[in-house]
Amino acid sequence: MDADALSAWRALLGAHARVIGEVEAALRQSGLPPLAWYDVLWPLERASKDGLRMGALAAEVTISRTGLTRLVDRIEGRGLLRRHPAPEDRRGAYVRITPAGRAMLRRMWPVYERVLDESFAAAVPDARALRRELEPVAVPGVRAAG
Amino acid sequence: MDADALSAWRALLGAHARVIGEVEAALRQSGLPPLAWYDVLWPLERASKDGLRMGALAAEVTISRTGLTRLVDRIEGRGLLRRHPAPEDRRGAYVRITPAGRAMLRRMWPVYERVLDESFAAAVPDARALRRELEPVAVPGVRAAG
DNA sequence: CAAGATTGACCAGTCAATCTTG
DNA sequence: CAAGATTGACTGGTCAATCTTG
Repeated sequence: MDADALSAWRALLGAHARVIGEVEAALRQSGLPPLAWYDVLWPLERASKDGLRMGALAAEVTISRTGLTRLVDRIEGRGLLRRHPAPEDRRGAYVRITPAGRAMLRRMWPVYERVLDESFAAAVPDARALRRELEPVAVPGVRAAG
Repeated sequence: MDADALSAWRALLGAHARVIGEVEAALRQSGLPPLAWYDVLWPLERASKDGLRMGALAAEVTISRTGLTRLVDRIEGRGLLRRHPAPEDRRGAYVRITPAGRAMLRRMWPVYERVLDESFAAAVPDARALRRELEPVAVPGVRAAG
């Protein structure tokens, strides 16, 4: 473990904690749900009309399968998504975003975006370079060019 | 919000989730405590003989003051640190690492380091560049050069 | 018996209120 | 009355076990 890599890792931890903290605070101040709700609703918005199976949704969200069940329970309770029985496999269900869910996304995004602009984008010298550095870490199996 | 910055942010989220997930899994597989314990013990190891006040420790750890109280409770219960009443201010206490705590740090670090090497350092093309990109985000008040 | 998803028991964190001392 | 720290009530997450269907 060389010192540069360790310093970079510490910087990543610090950057993540700071930006996430500010995003959550901004959402709360605006009377909006936490970021996890956005993370669930956004893949549903981009999915086909049928929606997504719980398993597919879990793959998009950094949460356990169990945790996703509870999270979807809460979001469904607010009417922002609905479960629909899967016609071809009666073990599971599809999750679909509702019009109210789409409206919530449209309310959350400006708040999220504003924090990203001010706390993240404004502080990063070269976002394209940052992306090049981090994507190989985010995507398993990819290794840096030798 | 330009597309590059958003992509970089997504890459940061993905990299963080992946590496943290692997670190926690490796620690658990080795029968060791979670990373949060390391985050508490390490500043104590670097502190003076007196240790650190709860407030100073909270500033080092990304957790609320309340959460730190409970976390320190648990770690103290395992004998890895101890609270000592502050002689000059009887409202609070100093927290000091114990020899068992130092031993635990020495057991945790190789596991932590191995994951950082394999999942983070090996995938980052240029750690020094990554650090330069992220430090302004991690440290509030610093802005990118115009 | 394996896979999708949920439920139960439990662990860890937050906010608001409290206790103690400066 | 302000500040350091803790406690109580609650929210949100995980693991192990369960239920249902393929």
